[in-house]
Parts: sequence; structure tokens; C-alpha cells
Amino acid sequence: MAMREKPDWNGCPTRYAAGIVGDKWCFLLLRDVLLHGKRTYREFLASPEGISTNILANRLAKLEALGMFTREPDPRKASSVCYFPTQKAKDFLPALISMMVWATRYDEVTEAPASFAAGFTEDPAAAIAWYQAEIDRVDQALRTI
Amino acid sequence: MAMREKPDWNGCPTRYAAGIVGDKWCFLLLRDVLLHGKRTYREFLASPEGISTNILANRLAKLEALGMFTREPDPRKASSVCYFPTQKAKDFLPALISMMVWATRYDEVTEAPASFAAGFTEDPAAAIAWYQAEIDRVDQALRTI
DNA sequence: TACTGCACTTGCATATTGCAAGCACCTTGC
DNA sequence: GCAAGGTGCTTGCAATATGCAAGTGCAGTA
Repeated sequence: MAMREKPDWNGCPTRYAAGIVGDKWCFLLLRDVLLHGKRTYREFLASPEGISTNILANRLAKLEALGMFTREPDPRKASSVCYFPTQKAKDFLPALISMMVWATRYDEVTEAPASFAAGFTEDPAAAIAWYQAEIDRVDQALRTI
Repeated sequence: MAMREKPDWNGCPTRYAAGIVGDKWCFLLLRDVLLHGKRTYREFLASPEGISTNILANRLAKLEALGMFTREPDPRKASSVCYFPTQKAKDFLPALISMMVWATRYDEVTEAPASFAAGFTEDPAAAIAWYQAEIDRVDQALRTI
């Protein structure tokens, strides 16, 4: 019944991931930051899934506490706030994309074109690098205002 | 503010994934099936996170409805039940491992040895194939009783 | 000095969870 | 044939989390 032991162990990092990503709203906020270039409270609130404002505040605090986001004044407008992804969040990108590829395959009404998954499976490193670069571009553009 | 358009679109498969994996318990059940060779209600119930029995029943039904698990009589004991992963669930493995690699890096108290992540980053395809083979081995052993 | 926009907070009704018990259906032992 | 035990759930209820609407505090702006 127990699986044969592998040279490399297969234990509980899943639980750690589940604690962060095993929440619909955190998951979608990660998407908004990593894939849609969103950085402000208003932008997150405007996502089509319709997160409510108290939950958004709660999850932003959670993600900040977990070291996924940093909360900083908005360079464009000091009275406003930006949430930037940390390296930890950025490093989650390959996993996120991997899930998207899977979803694209199995969601019968996916909006993603076949070329998205194809591009990733063809050259995963290049695809990830492209998204990484986009994130850095957005953040650098913001921070150098 | 909006991200530059990419040749390959980056839309909403995330939401689809969030609907399944954006739930702590579904996520951990997937781990139990894909990585720990668990197949029965009792085994899931015994996982260290301590899922309660009503939630377990609810999530097993959900995962079955989503086409991730099939519910079949246990070949070892007709009165008992087995939950087997479908191809859809098995195809989630790369994403799951990708998250584990990330977690291993950032969880300060991870139980996973460095060699786990190293082995994966060195040759991802081989690592995934190994786990895939383990799953098939478990299921075939069960079904051929 | 009122007015507006932003980032939250608060209150409250509803939904989801966790915990403990119970139940129906086998199989097993005698 | 029948009590005992195992397995896969269901039920009831208290505690917690969520969704919705409204309100608050604080800059900047007119």
C-alpha cells in the first residue's frame, strides 16, 4: 500500500503551498499581480471574480505577512498604495503557468488559445522568462516615476 | 499600466485552476492520491492535517464531479471503496511538483531534502515520469487483485 | 473649506466548517 | 443465524468565515 521509497523524498511541501495557494482569493491575487500587472487595491477590487473589499484587505495583509507582497506608497501618487510581488511571489510563476497549462487542457470553455500551452510546452524556460521580464518591466516603470 | 500584449494570451485558466485547487482540502487530497498512494476514505481521513469526515465526503464528491477521481469498488474487498485518479488528475502532477519545488525553497522548516528540488530542476521530465510510474504501479497493483 | 478618491473598517445576514454522534451496509467469528 | 466490528458515509449544532452595504479617516484638489 505504501509507495516504494524514492531516492528523493516526496513529503509535505504540498501543505506549505496549500496554506498559501489553497485559497481561491490568494490564488487569484497572485494571478493579478504576476500576470495582469495589477498593483493597487482598486485594480484588485475590479477583477471580474468580484472579491469583496473586506476579504481583499484581509488577503492582502495575509500575502504581505507571508512575504509574497510588499506594501509601498504609490510613486505616482503618494497618498495611494502599491502592492509589489516579492521574489518569493515571482518564483511562484512557473508553478502558476504550469497550472494554467493544465487548466487550458481540461477546461472545455477555456478562453486561452491552444498556442498558449503549445508555446509553454515547447520552451518552458523561454515562456517563463518572458512573463518574468513583463513583471520586472511593470515594477521598474512604476518605481522610476 | 496594462501589460503589453503577448503573442500568446495569458487570460483566465487561472480561475479554472483556482476553482479546483484553490481549496485547501482538494489540494491535499490530490497530494494524497498522486504522491502518497492513498485510495480509500479511511486513508484520506488519516492524513496528518485532520480533515473532518463530512468535509472529506463533500470534497470526494466534488473531485469526482470534476472528473478528477473515479469512485470504484475496492478490488480487495467488494464492500469497500477506492478513489482512483483520472488522467486529468494525473496530468496535474507537473503543476503539483512545481509548487512543491517552490515551497521547498521558501518554507523555512521544510521537511524536504534539497535533493528533491535539485533532482526536479535537473531533469523535470524524468522526475515527473518517475512519479507517474508510481501512480500507475499503485493503481495497477490494486486493480489486478 | 467643501469635495472627491482611495484604502480600508464595521455591522450584520448567510454560508461554510469542525466536531461529535449516529447510521446503513457489509463481512467475520462463533 | 446473529452479535461484533469495520467502512463509508450523514446529521445536528456551535463556531468561524464570507458577502454585501454602508461608513470612516485621510490626502489632495477646486
